[in-house]
Amino acid sequence: MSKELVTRAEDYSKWYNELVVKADLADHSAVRGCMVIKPYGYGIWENMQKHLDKMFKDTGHVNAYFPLLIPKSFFSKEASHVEGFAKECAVVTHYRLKNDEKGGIIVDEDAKLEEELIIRPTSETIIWNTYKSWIQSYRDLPLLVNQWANVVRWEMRTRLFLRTAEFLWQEGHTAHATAKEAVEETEKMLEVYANFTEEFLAIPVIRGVKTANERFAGALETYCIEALMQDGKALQCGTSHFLGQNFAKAFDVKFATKEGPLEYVWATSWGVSTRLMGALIMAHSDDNGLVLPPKIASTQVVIVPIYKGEEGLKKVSEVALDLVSKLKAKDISVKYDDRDNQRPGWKFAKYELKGIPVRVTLGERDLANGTIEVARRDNLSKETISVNGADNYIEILLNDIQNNLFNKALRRTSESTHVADSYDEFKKILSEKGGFVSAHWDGTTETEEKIKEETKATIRCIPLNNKSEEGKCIYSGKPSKQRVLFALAY
RNA sequence: CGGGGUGUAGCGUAGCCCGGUAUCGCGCCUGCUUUGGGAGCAGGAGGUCGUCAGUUCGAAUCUGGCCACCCCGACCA
Repeated sequence: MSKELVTRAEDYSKWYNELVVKADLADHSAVRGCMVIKPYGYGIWENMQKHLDKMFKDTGHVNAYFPLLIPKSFFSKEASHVEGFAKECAVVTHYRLKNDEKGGIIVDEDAKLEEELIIRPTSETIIWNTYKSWIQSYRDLPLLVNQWANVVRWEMRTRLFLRTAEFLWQEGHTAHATAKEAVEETEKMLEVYANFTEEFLAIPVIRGVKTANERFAGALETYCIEALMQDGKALQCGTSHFLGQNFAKAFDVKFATKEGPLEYVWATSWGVSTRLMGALIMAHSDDNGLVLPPKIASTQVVIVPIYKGEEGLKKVSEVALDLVSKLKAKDISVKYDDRDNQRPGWKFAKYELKGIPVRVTLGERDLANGTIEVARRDNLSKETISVNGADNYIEILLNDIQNNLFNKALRRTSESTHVADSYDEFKKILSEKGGFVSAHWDGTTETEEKIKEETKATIRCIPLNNKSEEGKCIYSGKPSKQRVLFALAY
């Protein structure tokens, strides 16, 4: 039925690329690696922001905004941080252009900056430089700040939403009096992310910690949530870092304790980005197009009228608009599409492509029977129900769709999680099935790197609350106390 | 950033090898008929052929630089 898309089975990657563009979520821009997020896609991002922002506020955080441009010297203050980001920083070197002889525009060499500026790839340095002046005593702590911003990382290979040179995100940066409290914050925010992703995006996630090798540049511990996409590849959906005193020391941020002496503060940072859009798309959508969970869809219900002539439309609209106002009263977002330049069949296909969770069809035949037709996007089923009480029915249906999508994704994830006890078995699972592979690992970076070289699989995380289990590393045969999750990843 | 591919109207394409200002479909505009799964007929508009330079009397076509996108690697949320 899909006239628009290649199927997932034919070419998963192409399916994703086409879907993003054809469902009107985003476009490539004129600038390499950068995207234009279109209104339909941005509406979904706004919903994500709205819910996350509330969750941040509910856990005591406040929003602020720090500058896009960061003095280059700030970067060199935390050694591993520079090392991690140096290779992908865009640098501002001049502050003025001028006309050349040919009528073109060139950089004015006389306007060279004394100190070059970096376009933020993340804001730890500028924020910790600022926190130095905000924090003097234990009474200033904890400091719980979040910012919604754009960042730039000069990526070699980009894909819409999954990896773009510029992306939107939020970054939380907190300061605490004790290591214990900072670790608790790190874990709390990971849980916020996990709850958000599961409840609103209907994507089940594995909560875990990263290996030393995969850790954020400058962190002592990186926590993450990992989700499995339909093609069996893993996608990191959010990270939360315990930064220890690394940034406090680099930027000399100390506080007077209750007892008097000065101590360095403890830090965390945590973020999710527009990459979540990629996760959302890949987790639920099918060969007909996007499938959106009702809780995150910008339009939850669309009503398509079917009629003959102007008089017909008027009669149908009367009933349709009544339903619209009833749904709105229940805080359900609904669109009545009475455009007469497109026919119903065209609209059906379009809204399927765009993933609207529920479609209501209302024709003159229904008027006579007092019914409407309700179609759900998640399983493409349709039924005819009485127009009386339709608003209640739809409210329940939206909930049902939300749950169904989560359960479907949960089932897929658990069915795609396999246990391997030997390297041969490990490789076989990766090449034949994909998904998460739970296996013993000796804990060394060398082994992790070797496995990555040979299979392209990386350790996605060491799951939290992992049960300890004696075993042998699938690669080196050395003793191991727990299994970790491997996967091919985005 | 290395290897391979692509770029012609809003979208998808023919033409390119063998130089002579561009084909078809969808979409768009107007009108009429239609409307329960991507409507039909009639008429119409829309292109400096990615971009810049070169070769030539003449370039979508040949040559080179650049830009963007896709695939495969190295790097990464």
